[in-house]
Amino acid sequence: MAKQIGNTTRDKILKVAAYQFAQRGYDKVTTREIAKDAEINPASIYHHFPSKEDILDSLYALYSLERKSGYPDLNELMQLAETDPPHDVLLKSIFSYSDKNVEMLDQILITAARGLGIDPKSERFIRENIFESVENVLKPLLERLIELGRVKPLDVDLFIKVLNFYCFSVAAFNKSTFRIGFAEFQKEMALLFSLVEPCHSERSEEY
Amino acid sequence: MAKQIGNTTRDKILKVAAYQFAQRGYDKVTTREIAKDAEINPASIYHHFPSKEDILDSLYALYSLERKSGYPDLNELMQLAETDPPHDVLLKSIFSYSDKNVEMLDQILITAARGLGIDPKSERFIRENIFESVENVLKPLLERLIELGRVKPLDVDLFIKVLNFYCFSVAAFNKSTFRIGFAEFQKEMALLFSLVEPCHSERSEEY
DNA sequence: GTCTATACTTAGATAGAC
DNA sequence: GTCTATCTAAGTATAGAC
Repeated sequence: MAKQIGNTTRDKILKVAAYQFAQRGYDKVTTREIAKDAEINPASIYHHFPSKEDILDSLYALYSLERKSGYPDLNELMQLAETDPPHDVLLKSIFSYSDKNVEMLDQILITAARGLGIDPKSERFIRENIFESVENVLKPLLERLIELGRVKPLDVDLFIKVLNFYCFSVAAFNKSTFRIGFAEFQKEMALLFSLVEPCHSERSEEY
Repeated sequence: MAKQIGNTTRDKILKVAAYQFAQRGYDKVTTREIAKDAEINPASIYHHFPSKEDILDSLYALYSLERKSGYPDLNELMQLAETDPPHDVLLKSIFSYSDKNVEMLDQILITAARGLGIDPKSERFIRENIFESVENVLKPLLERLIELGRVKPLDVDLFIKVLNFYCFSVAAFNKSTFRIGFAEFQKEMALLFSLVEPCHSERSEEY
């Protein structure tokens, strides 16, 4: 389990900032407002962070750190790929946070999403934490399943890209009026995974 | 064909603003910068627009207007649904701009995407211009194809949602380092459309 | 480590001449 | 309809006492 966000002033600032940034956007949130919600003096922020931007940087760093705790174990999945129903293995490969900071991590992700095409840091953040982390697990897994003849061949890169784009939207819409719940997310993921067809000898579950 | 963006001062302001907003974000762009690129005095902006926010509103209005010219004709598609290969009809249903303002319309869309979860106007814009416009065409089309027994039954709403989420990402990433070209977009759309299975008697094309 | 006070800068917007 | 000049507000950040 990754480090929990504590009750130090620094952590309180991060917590409030994550919330505010997701709620109203990095640019619109002022250091004064962060200070107010964190119940400290505006000047005190600068004891803990050299600049407003550094708060965002720290949030990104925090996310990367915390998130690692939620990674599925690739070796374990590769083992399961040998024996378990392909769709079961695929569903297990979906990332989920493993700790209690889910809310905050979602907020950070949303903030990063808005930096697309503007801020290189946000873009790198999305690449590393969304795209690459899905690809790192799913690509070897799918390639192995195909190699084993357990699922029909398909364009793995293309499939992963579509999946990633879909997942990105789900994350980006998370605090908007388009928000979808976990049940719907699972149904939609199942629909996408149905693009991966088990070979005839495997057929058991149906989506 | 919708009205082209002309060379009036007002249009020049809109053009420059659309570019700047997409490039660096609405909040980061100043009225002074818009004025500079539009080669007018900063104060002159306020002769044409009551406020900076109104420039954005006008861009959204402009998009909605221009976009209508790119809508595929539903009646025509419904006719084709009776006879043409299902996948051909579906691909024809994909929206494309019909005029020369593509670049600018893309920029407006990107700007709106960043307002998700922040700005109700941007959110309404996305709903009306992306989600609803796809749904309005695709839903009756798919339902008809199923009714005709030309494609296998599927959860139309779920499918459209996935498609919409994917398309949104494509649009949102358009000016980022994750940008995908039209060829790849078509391949990925074809992959998604392969979720719509023609009935056996129909099989001809393969994805 | 937190505060008061404030410097410095930049932003959106307006008044009014031409 | 465009300009010069300027107002006013708000934002990031710092100096320095406690």
